[in-house]
Amino acid sequence: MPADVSPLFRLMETWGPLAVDEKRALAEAFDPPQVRPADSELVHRGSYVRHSTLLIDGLTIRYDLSADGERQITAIYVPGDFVDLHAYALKPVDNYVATLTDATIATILHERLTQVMERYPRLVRRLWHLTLRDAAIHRKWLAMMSVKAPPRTAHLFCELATRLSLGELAAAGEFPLPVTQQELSDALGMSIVHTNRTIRDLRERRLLQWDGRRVRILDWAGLCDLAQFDPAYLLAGPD
Amino acid sequence: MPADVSPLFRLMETWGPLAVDEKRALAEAFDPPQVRPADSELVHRGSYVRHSTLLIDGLTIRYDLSADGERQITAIYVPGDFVDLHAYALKPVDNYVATLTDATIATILHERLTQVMERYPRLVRRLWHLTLRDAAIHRKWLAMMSVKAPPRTAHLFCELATRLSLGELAAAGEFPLPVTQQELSDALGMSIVHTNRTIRDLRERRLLQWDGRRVRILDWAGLCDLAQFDPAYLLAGPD
DNA sequence: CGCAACTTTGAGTGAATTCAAGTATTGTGG
DNA sequence: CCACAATACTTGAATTCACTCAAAGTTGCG
Repeated sequence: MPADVSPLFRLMETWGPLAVDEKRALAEAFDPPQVRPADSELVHRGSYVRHSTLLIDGLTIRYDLSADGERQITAIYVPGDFVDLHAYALKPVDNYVATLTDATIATILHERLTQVMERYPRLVRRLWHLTLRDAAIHRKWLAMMSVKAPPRTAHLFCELATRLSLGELAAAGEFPLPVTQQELSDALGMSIVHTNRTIRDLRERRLLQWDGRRVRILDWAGLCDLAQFDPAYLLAGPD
Repeated sequence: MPADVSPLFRLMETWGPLAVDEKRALAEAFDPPQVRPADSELVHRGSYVRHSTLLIDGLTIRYDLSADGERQITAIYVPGDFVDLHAYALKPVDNYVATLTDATIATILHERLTQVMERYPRLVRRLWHLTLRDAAIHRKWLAMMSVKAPPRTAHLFCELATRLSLGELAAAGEFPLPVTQQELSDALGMSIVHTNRTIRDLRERRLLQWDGRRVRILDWAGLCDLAQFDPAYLLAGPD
């Protein structure tokens, strides 16, 4: 049984529809889906992987470890994201990938991906577009690193809400985020203490609630205003 | 006369040689090269551009402006870099692009790029690889944002030296960097005062010298050690 | 030569960190 | 189902890294 890669197609088709045979060929190139528990390492820094990973359900992260053991999360992936296309061009891989929650993934061998791309060259452009979007997200994170903690934190919630809503996983200003404050801190590049206080600040401003499992956005306009959030960087242009 | 796009090919061919006709077709798709003075805006945030820009000589940057007017530079481009391939997939463009120094650029219309890609599909993969590498650089910058000022600053010098040396613009531990401390500060996400003191610190440790025009690296091993620099993220894997 | 832009240094301030202690929650074995 | 351990969260207090403010040098250029 081929993996259910529909979350990927939903994202890829934001640039316009794909042909049926393109989608079938790509879907069939994936290995059967696997379920991984939270906190499983999927890719080790420095390893030579011969496959890439599609996230179907759950959350995964990419991170770097600094010399003193600090972890900086450089990306949070949501269902539909191709987690390490990077490995296709850059070997050995330059950082770690792990599940953040229980997750369903499907891997694809690079040689099979190459075959599909050679047969359906238009897919390459779409995969490239995914990478362009990932890069835009990285740039936005970079830009947010130099603003203060409340807008930085608010921005991450805005981004996740928007990205999850593309896969219809966020609705009515509510979405699952079953992660620890430590993990959120590593993504925001702040200490856990400061993250805790910043979350409290957002709660006291009645912008959102988060109990460690689900986020409830109480005031989307207010949150966007604080974060200076503009979703343009997440949206596709014409192909 | 077609533009001299050889710096681009030098970078693209780190993943293996390109065919002669692929290179010719791509080279001929560019508009004639233009010279732009330092501090010229090439792309305005929110605009809809119909071309991308190849940097042939000089330095350019990509940056975001925050609400309070602070500038965060999210990328520094060196000769051979394709500056805003992003615009190809994401419109309107999500941030600004400007020259940092006097620069020679060549633009390419997206429609012409599309034509070349359809005729030579293998080029798409190479362009994609460039974007994967750009994303890897962004991730490394992100990771460095959470380390202290001296290693962060040292890392930027290591990265630039390595990237410039691929184009043979850095040799014998020396390369041009005719930028202001304010510009460097915006890239590092630090205040100009702190950047100034950090540069002095690096000089006093006898790791490097920089007079605002050229960087002279005095102790490459020491600099890499301070920065915990590992060039793996800049290097191509097998295609 | 004199203005303008940039660099450098000092001093005070503040945002975020570390250290530390205590509370709440979750999971597990008896 | 409870007791207990382990993990996660919360808050206070002291510290520090980096920032802002301010002013003095320096350099480049018309």
